[in-house]
Parts: sequence; C-alpha cells; structure tokens
Amino acid sequence: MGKGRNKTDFLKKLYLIAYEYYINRKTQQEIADQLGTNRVLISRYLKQARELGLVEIKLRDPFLETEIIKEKLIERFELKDVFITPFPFYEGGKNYHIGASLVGQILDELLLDGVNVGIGWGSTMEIISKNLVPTKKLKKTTFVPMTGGTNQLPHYFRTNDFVRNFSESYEANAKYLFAPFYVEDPLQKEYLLASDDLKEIIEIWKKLDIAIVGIGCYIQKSPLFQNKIFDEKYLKLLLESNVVGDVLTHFFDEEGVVINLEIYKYLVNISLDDFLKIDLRIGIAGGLQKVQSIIGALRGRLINVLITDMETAEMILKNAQKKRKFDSIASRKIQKERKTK
Amino acid sequence: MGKGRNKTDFLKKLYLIAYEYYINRKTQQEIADQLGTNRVLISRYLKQARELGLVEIKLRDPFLETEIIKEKLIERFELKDVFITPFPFYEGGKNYHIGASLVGQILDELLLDGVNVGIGWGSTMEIISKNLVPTKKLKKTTFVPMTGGTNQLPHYFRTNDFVRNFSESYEANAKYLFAPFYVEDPLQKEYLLASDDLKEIIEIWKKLDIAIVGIGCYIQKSPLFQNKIFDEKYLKLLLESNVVGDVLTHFFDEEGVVINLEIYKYLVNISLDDFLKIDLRIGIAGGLQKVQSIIGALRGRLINVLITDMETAEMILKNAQKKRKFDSIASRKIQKERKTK
DNA sequence: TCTGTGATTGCATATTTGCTCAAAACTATT
DNA sequence: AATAGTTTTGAGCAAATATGCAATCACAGA
Repeated sequence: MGKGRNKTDFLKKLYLIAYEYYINRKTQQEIADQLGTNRVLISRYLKQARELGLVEIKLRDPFLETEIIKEKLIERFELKDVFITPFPFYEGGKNYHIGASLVGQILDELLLDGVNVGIGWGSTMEIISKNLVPTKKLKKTTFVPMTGGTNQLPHYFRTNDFVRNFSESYEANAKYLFAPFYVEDPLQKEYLLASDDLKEIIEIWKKLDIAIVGIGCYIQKSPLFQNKIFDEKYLKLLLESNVVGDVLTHFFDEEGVVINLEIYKYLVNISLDDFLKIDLRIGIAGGLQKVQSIIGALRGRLINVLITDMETAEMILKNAQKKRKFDSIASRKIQKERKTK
Repeated sequence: MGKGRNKTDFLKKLYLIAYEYYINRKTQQEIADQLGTNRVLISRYLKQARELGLVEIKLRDPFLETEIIKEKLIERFELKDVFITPFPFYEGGKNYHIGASLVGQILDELLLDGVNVGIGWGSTMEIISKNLVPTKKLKKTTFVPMTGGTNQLPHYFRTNDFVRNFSESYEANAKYLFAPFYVEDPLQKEYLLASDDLKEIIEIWKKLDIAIVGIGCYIQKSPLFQNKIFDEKYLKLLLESNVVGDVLTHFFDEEGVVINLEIYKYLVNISLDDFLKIDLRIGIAGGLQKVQSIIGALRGRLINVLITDMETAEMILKNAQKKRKFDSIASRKIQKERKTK
C-alpha cells in the first residue's frame, strides 16, 4: 500500500507557498528557486491551495461600508453630516489624488450658490483646493480666507491661494485678506482690524454660512513653534494643557475645550465666537495621527460636519467609544444652540 | 485646466471589473469584450484596483484558527479532547481525502500500544479506516468491531472490514465478530451471546479503552428503515421522540437522552452500559447535516472526544449556544463518573 | 471651431502562468 | 535488492498577463 505524505506538513507547505505568492507577490519561478524545486509544482500547489480554500479573495465595495460608519459617527457626535471617502486624501496617502477628488465631489454637493464660504489653512486644505470637482458655477458665492498670510510659514498657510482656487473653479467671488498671519504686537492687530479692508472682511466673517477647515494635530512640530514665530513658553503652556490639536490655530484639548491663550491676540484670524456661529463648520482631516485631534474637534463642536477617510473614521469611532467624561464647555454651548433650532 | 473623470463612477467601474476578474474568474479579455473595451485597459484597471486596496487577499492558516474553536468546544461540552481538521473528511466534501488523512494522523496520536479499541459503523468510519496514517506498530493492541455484520445493509455497516484495515495498518491484533448485525428474534440473540465466540468478544467489549464511532443523523433515510430491516412503527416511535441521531444504533434526542426501544433487543452490538464505561469514546463526524446529531451526542456524553472539521465545529458552537434546558440523564450520569476520577 | 489634456486604444514584446507528457526520484514494503 | 505506488522534475507549448510606446479619441475651455 502506497503511503501518502504527511498532510499536516503538506498543508503548511501549501500555506507557505500561497503566502509567498499572494502576500509577498513573488512569481512562481522565484518561489520554486527559493524552495529548490520547480515551477510546475508551485503552480499545482497554488491551485490546490485555492481549491482547499486557503486563499480567500474578497472585494471591498468602496462605498458600501462607509455608510455604516457614517451613521455611527453622526449619532455618536451629533453631527450635521459626515462624509467618508474610501481612500485617504491627505498628503502621503497612496493615490491620495483619488481621495482628494472624492472630497472635491463632496464639497461640490455642499456648496450652493449664494453661500459665503470661509477657508482655513492646512496641507489638507491645500490638496483639496487643488482637486476641486466643480459641476456648477457659484456666481453669487463669496470665498474668503479666515486667516492672514505670511512668508514665514509654509505654503499651506496661504489661505488666500486656496480662496483663489475655490473661487476660480466655481467662478465665484473672492475676498482676499491682505494682512499677516500674525503680528509682532497686539496693538498692530488693532490698527489692522480698524482698516476699511479688514472691516469688510470681518463683516463677511460674521455672515459666513460655511467654513471649511483642516484640523491640526502637530503641536510640538508645528511650524508656529519650529519657525519660532511664537515663544517657547506658549508651547509649554499648550503641552501642559494637554492640547491635542487646533482648528484655525484655536487650540483645544481632548474634550474639545479651547484653551485660552495670549497668542490669539497676535493672530489675524476669525474670532472663535464668530467661527462658532457659522452654520456649517466642515472639518476635513484624515490620517491616524490626527484621530485624537479630530475627536477633540468633534467633542468641542468646533466642527459639525466631518469629512474623513474610512481608516481614520473607524479609528475615531474606536477611540471615542472609550471615555467621554463630560461634555466640553464648547459642546454644551453649542448644544444649547442646536436646541433652539 | 483638464478635468478629471468622476472618481465615484470610476471606483465603481474598478469594483465591477475586479469583481468579474477575481470573483467571477473571467479573463481580462472576456471582461474587455463584455465592456466593449480593450484588454490593456482592464489590465491597468485591475492593477489600480489592487493598489487602492479594493482587492483583499487573505490566507487562512489552516491550523491556527482551529485551536480557538477546539478550546471552546472542550469547555462548552466538558470533553476530554477535541480535534478539528481544517477541511472536511466526510463523503462528498471536496478533497476529502486530505481531511481524512488528517483524521488518520489524529488517531495515530491517540492510539497507544496495548489499548483495546472498539470500532463502530458508518460511512465516515469507512473512509477513515481507509486513510490511516500509521507511524508505529501496535503489537499489543486489539481492534474489535462493536456491531455484527450483514449483507442486507450497505458496506459501511461492515465493521469487520474496518477492524481489518485498522489492525493491518498497525500490525495489531484483531477480533472479528462473526454474527449478524440484527436478528429476527430476540431469542436468537440470546443463543448467539451464549456462544464461546461471542462470549470472548463481550469480554473484550467490557475491557475496551477506546471506542471509535461515527455519528448517524439520518433517521428516516437510514438503511435500517429504507431496507425495511425494522418495522415502520419503530420509525414512528423514533420520530415522535424527536430523535436527532444515533451512535452505534443507540438513538438519542437533542439533549442526548438515549431513547429506550425494543429494537435494541434485535441488535447484536455492545450494550449502552458497556459502551459508556469506555474511557475514550471518540466520535468522528462532520457535515452540516450532522450538527444537531453531534450536539446531541456531546450533550449526552455518548462521546467524550470529538473529531470534526472546521465548518462543522463552528456550526456546533453556534447552534449549541442557544439553548440547553437541562443536562440530559446520560450527561448527569457521566458527570458523576468524571468527578470520581 | 480650435486646442490642450487626460483617457483610451492598438500594437509589439516580455513575462508569467497553466497544462501535458514522459522520465526520474523517492519511499515503504516485499 | 526489487517492486509498486506516488511524487517530483524537466521540457515545451499555449494561454494569459504586464508593460511601454505611439496614435487616437473625447471633451472642456478659449
């Protein structure tokens, strides 16, 4: 009676070969060489591995699974809306242009003619503003930056540029902010705000319908401190306050409570009060390093519409389940606002 | 500025193509023809689909996942041991020879020299007895059938044959049962049991260390009734008693309670009492149609070692979680037995 | 209508894979 | 050592796939 080989070892061999082929993406020839055998055998083993069901090929329906997470996030954080792209859209993500275009499509649906839109800074904002997918013209809409500009900070702080991208893409109106991102002396800010140009902008800020902002997560590595724009003592303060992120350079902790800081007096940007009065505060952010920041921004209701990618969304849900000791101050404030509607 | 295509639609197209290729296993040419386009494009789309992570290829480690289920089953049914093959070993299962060999390997580990082993009937038993993987000789071991034989029933009732397979494979001793599976008259059974040949067998039955049995699930379709070996009134009785299966033609309900029947008087086989005294009662059974029967056999402790396949094991756990109204009589009996050890 | 850009296609070529057949190697048993 | 069964190997061919290049197409913007 002929004796079969040891099936346990045989299966383990099949598994190894399938692993090399399907996971490590080696060719059958490579695997054969590696195991000191021939290609035919590898081919046959692979076939058997498939037949035995060792190899499981699944497809991700890119839009099906996002819906569930979307609903969960809306409910969990009481948001006006959530949009989830199946792929990353932020810098560094593979094929992020596709993701960015999807965000563009989402924004395209949100932007109606006549609304006034404030634009924030950030590398994500830059990518998005360069990947808009306009399907309509917004002749009555005005785009406006929500911060000043500077040459001391990277290009993704240049909100004026983003405003231009948006307004040109949509054939909309644009108001630019011809003022620095920050001033040396709070007094300077007073003077600036008193100018006719700035007064006009501030008026628009108070009438914004939509804000589109990124969410910052780098505190220590932020160019604001790396480039020594602000004194290190403020950095220390931020770290002591357990700040997890910022929206338009308003820093907040993990509960979304915005930390009151002197540096705000040096920044030429929309005030927190005016910002929180905007109906749709759309936060666009993705990447696992931003999860805590996004959770903070959501808890503090700094944003009430979230656009993120699948991976980040899942992680947000996972991490946010854990603890929610108390509603943040900002949160309570806004919940009152919501109830009156 | 050039306009990109609609990324949502694009992704849906990628998904469709990946589906046709990976799930429906069409060739790229076929897909191209079907979509009225060319093969090169399909090739590139597929590449992109993979890059985007639409295609998820996972490998099942055939032995990793069985361990978890194994432990759960042992705990759930308080078994002496459980062995789970990653693949089916029963008739009809694809590549069932591999599974059967794995069972052979398992038995090989369980069989030690000197033990006395009783063999049951069933198509699974037949397959297993033909796919043994002996790595040793069991000169001091005796294999013995636990039922008689007959030409009125299919070959998988011929326990003598299985005993021969086992004993020859292991160069072990064999005792055959030269008696019919059933008799026309209970008196005949008395006579038979009184013969020297049978007395010897019965002595061995009382000293068995291991029993290897299949688990029957077909009541109505059982050859015992299909071939009109027993009167239909017994079938009715069985069905009224909600019988879910049998071990060595001892029928039991979903709680594992063995139904007392007159037909046992006609069967030449090991008595239930003697059977339940055997230390290791190894049940080998797989297939979704057997799930309820296996659960019954486990609850009634008719077997205390289970060998099954992954799919069946998962289903056993799933179905057994639901309800367990009370321990069966047999179960309580055996638990007492266990405590004394 | 023209033009520029990205998307698609056709074509050529190289690589990879699936499959068959016959020979060789292996292994447990006689 | 011979044997019989299975497994492995080598060679060769056909099908399927990947990839580069140039031509063409489609369409929005001027």
